[in-house]
Amino acid sequence: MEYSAQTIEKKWQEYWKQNKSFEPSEDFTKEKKYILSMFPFPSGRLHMGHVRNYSISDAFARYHRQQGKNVLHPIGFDSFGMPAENAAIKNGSHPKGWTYDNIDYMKKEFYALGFSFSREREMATSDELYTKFEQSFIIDMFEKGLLYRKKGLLNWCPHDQTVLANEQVVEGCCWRCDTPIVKKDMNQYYFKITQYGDELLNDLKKLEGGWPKQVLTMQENWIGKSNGLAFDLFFDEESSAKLNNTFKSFDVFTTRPDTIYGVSYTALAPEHEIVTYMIENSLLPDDVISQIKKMKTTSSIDRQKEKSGVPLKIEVLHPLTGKKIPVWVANFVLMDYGSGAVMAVPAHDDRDFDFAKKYDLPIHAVIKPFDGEVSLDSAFTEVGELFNSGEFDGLNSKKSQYNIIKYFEENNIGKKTTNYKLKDWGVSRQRYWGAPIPFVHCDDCGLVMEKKENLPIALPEDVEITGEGNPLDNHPTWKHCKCPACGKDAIRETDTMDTFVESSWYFLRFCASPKNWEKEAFSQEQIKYWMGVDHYIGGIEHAILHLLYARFFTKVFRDLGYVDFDEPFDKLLTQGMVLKDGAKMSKSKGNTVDPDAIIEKFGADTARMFILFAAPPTQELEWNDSGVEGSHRFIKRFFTNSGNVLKTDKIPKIDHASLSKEEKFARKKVYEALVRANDVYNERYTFNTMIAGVMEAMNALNVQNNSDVWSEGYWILSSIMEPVIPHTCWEISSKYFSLNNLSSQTVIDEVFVEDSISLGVSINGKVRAQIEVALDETNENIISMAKQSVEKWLEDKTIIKEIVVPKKLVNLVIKG
RNA sequence: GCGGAUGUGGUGAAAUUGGUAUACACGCCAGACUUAGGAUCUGGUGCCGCAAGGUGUGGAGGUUCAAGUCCUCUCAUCCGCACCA
Repeated sequence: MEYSAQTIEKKWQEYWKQNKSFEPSEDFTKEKKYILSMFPFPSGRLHMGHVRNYSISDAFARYHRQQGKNVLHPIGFDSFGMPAENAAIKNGSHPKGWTYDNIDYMKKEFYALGFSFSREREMATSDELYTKFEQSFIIDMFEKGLLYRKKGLLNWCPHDQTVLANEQVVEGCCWRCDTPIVKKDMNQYYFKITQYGDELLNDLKKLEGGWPKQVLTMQENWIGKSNGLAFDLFFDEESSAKLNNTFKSFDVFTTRPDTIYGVSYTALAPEHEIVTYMIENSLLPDDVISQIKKMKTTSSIDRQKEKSGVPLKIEVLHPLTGKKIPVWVANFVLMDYGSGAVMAVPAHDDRDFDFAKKYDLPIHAVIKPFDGEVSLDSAFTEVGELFNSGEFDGLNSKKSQYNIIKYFEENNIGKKTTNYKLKDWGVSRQRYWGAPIPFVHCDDCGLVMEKKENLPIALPEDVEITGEGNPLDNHPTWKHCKCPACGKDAIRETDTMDTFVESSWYFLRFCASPKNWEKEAFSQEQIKYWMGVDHYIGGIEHAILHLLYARFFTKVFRDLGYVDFDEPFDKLLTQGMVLKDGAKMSKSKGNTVDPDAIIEKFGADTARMFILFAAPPTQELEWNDSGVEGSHRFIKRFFTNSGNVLKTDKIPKIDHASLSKEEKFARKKVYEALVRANDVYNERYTFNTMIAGVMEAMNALNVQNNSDVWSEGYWILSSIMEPVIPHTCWEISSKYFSLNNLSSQTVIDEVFVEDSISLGVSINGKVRAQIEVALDETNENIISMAKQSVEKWLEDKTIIKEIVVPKKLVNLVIKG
């Protein structure tokens, strides 16, 4: 009974393929489970993070299939994106060829790991069929006003030569290549995600319990809702005249209306329209202009290093006191938050304080601690009592916010306002390997949508990818077309879509029956049946980007009438990273472990088992070579020991009372493992403890030799372990149980009934002895037995309290 | 700075409601088999101690008959966001 992973694994992989074992049924009366892992980018080879991701989802999928559920466990590839183009530039390959070659290779790796994906539903988002429906949705969204084009200040990555969404800027750098981004004024398409800001925020409540808290918080912070007061600051006559009466006022937003009387200057973003006007009309000295220009071109990280500013030598009037307040330009004021202008209260804001100190601006305190005086050594940012604040003097600063907003509203000089950090999602990219945006620029008609019957607008294959400029724009003929509205010569849009658009609806596409793939994206009936995703598994790195966009698309699709629910993913499991030597596996660190090598040396089952056993799925996983060998050893033992099993078609009936102590114990351990397995697959997801339970049961089986107990044990254990080490379990099951045991198992209660119980006896909480008592022993007897067992501890002491915790322990409290 | 986590043997980690801390595995030690072992099997293994015993879940307090678990304070590490007005 030699265990040969290679032979067994090949055999069953072929069997599953031939028998189409993992295709979901189209019988929509059955109970369903939709198990989904975040689909991979076809980078070329699987890494251990992938193996972990799909080992988890495969365990869920196989378990629920055993339970008789109709399981959808699909796989696809998020196949558009920059790396394909970068590879093209580097190797002279074509992005398409590179991508599809990689997909073929990675599929082989997936099936060599025994993952139970639906093969019929495999797809890639760069497939023209996928592009076709995506473009159709884009047109729907444009018609609904949810997609628009405008000129704006954008995040530009000088290395990748493309625009990035705010979500793709990480610490001021490109999320892919780490190049500091710069702001650039360009035309760009936007999704109106801000229209859904409130709903995206409020619906996070619906996800509580199903999603990790951390992800919910990250999304909440990203949306960044804050309530406050917005009002206009009016220029005095002199300043207004200086601005040629072009501007009378500008708008500011504050979350601290209670500090209104402390305003001592105001600051505009360098990109603010008033600043731009003053520069363009030479209303500022040259050195001031050059300082502002410098601020504008500084990357956002450098801009954070030190506060700087210049005075514009104009003034506004305080809305309540009418006093004159100087207007500055400051580098810390962001054009894309609020209105790009702030009122500054140095006495009660750290940032305003620093700036005021640096430029020697006045500091007016208006809030003091309840029990003392305010000091001007630093900003006082806590709640306190208002003073120097006119009719609001004496109020609690926190509570006064309501009164002050009310005053502004009643006097029509400002209003309560909500602001969001969330910005509209900029989706156009100046790159080749993406879905073309289906619009046409016509001299007469302007921006025109393509007709749906002309979709897909496919990419031309004969392109030169040089890394300079946009290949679609450089292509000699592709962009020339006829206007869909008037028929005249027109120019096709050469921007392509952000790849996050594809991943925002792929989970819906998987619901579609492949036989209808040509004619529809998905049907209402299919969506209704399969959605929402019961278990969604992926990395935490998508906490904001993909998971926010997918939620947004779901809500848009609902409003377009395609789906009838609000949230796509019922339960989200964010797996931890795979580490080696304490660091994330990466090529640059040279600490990667190649899945193919592990499969070749130990087999797929060993790789899967180690990954699920070494740590709970949400935690980081430290790769450990001897740990892998340990898992391999277990599988070998599990396989070899199956020689003790008798062939049977159904689970043996066993007379429990007639068994020896060891046999009873083995049965108990087996059924304990079953109870734990059900709990793990349904509630806890801690596969490591489930596997430990199976190991304990194996150890217990090993010290007895009743073949019925062996058979029953294996009937159950190979069923529990099938989601983890499927090849080995199918081999054992087909050999002894005709594959009948790979199904839901029933827990028998009698194996848990014990003749006697072992209780710990503790004195003042410290365990001193063990006693065996009958199941129905009276407390009185238990206490007297307990006292006997710890006699020597009781000499010269008085027992002041006796506690019996049923089935656990006895605690004697003594004194003296 | 704000937010979220995590601290348990030499290592990865268990302990579902406060109730016998360290399950399971790795490693290590000893033994068996063996020409050999980086194979397999058996036994041992928190720390101090010959032992009796003491001590032990980052640290300091507290509640309780009983605390890894609850409360207060504190330290460390990791992750996310960050001049957001």
